[in-house]
Amino acid sequence: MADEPWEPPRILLAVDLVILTLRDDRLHVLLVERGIEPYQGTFALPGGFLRDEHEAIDAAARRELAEEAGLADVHLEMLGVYGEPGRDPRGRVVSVAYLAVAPRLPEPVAGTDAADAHWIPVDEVLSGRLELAFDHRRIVEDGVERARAKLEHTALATAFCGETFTIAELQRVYEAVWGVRIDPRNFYRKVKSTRGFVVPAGPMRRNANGRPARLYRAGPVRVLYPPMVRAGQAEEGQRS
Amino acid sequence: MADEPWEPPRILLAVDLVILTLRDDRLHVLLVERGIEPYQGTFALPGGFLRDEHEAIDAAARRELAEEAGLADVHLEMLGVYGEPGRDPRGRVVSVAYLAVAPRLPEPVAGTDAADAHWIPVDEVLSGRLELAFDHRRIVEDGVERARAKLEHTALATAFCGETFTIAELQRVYEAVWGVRIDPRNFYRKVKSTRGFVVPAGPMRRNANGRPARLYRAGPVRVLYPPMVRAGQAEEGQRS
DNA sequence: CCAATAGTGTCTATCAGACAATATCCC
DNA sequence: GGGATATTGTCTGATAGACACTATTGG
Repeated sequence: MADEPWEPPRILLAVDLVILTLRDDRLHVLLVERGIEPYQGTFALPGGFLRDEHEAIDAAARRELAEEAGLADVHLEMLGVYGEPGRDPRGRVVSVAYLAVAPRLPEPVAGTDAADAHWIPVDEVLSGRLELAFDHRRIVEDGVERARAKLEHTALATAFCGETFTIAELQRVYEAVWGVRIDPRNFYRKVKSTRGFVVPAGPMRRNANGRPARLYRAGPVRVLYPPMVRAGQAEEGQRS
Repeated sequence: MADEPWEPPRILLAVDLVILTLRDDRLHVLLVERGIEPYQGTFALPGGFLRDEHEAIDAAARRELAEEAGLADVHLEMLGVYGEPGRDPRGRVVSVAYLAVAPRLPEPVAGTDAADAHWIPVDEVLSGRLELAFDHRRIVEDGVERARAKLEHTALATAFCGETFTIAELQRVYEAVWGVRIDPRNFYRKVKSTRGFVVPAGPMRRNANGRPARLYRAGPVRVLYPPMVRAGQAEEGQRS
């Protein structure tokens, strides 16, 4: 009510990255072992503060993605804001979390700034077997849940695959992220009947065993219609 | 590369609110006419800076909701972060946007701190007929889109209704937010077959004309299964 | 009775899920 | 051929959308 010259508080802004990929048909997240306090020696999400006053937030996210993971040109979207007072012992830090989805990578991130980066199965984090710094476990949970949800009605699954991929590879993405088994024949028909999801690309891919598979690349469509429904959420016992 | 004592930049953190409601079967958003520069006299979203270093971000959102709209106990969820350098001429301001959904209100927000608040049809904003301050038009677009999407697979629609409501009222929510017409008979069957969406409440509601309607209240379920699908996104001309 | 809104029943094209059958590779 | 994977086809139960019909009010 008074007219004192009030000044709004200034806070520190950070970005944190939930980078997901598939390795061995399991969903993994990129974590770095912290080299400094606080939480020294603990695993944490890659990230960092804004470089300066004029850096855009998503530019900072892309910069960290390159610096800490050596990645560029991957799917990147904002996940949310995590700014509880007390989440960082160094002071009031508000973190903007991003979700990144990368295709299978050649190797566990070598030769980058952060040689302490490791791909960790998300189960290790979600189950609580692996402790993370700050509120990063919560952020990983939110990121995985976002990925699961977006698989249903967007073409996000193609971001887990390389430039070209087979329908079976796409299916393994859904199976790994959702943690379910899918009938390959129905999946095949479903994907191909969702127009714009995938488009034919080039020749075949030979397998160790079995018939070669056609290759596809991501189609023009971002929103899937009809969506890829994740079954089994219905409570049992529907009766008339 | 040098080891200068680098200090991360400190920025100003604001919250902005996209408050939606239904009036006259049309979707409206709450806007305030700015009393000070910049953008004096222009409509803007209600919002403001963090009060102090220790205020949680969602607490700030609830505070602004009360101060500027006189609202409490409404649906509130984070929408996103808007922090482009240059979006605010006063300096580097990062804004956390929230989406709020309120039931039909008694009157156009009277007696509150911000008597300059008005309910504006979202069409006025989305069509560009009404100019908004900062990047607030973009934020409104994102908020409306979020609401449209969440109507499909969550019980968000009930947040537009009062404590109790009829199926027809719920239908008008879907029609107004999606901008479509829905067959009342199919809608009725759909809502009642989605278990946990609504539960019977109390007696009937008499209408000016016609048979009285049963009253319902929001059910325990937040995620709808099966979802309320928004039809017509399919490209026409499905051919085998 | 009439107008208007609430609620139920029915029909049909479509679709998801189960699963048989065929195709094409490597050995 | 045999093992393995890819792709197509078929069947069936559930469902969305169209729409006829009944129910219950006020006037």
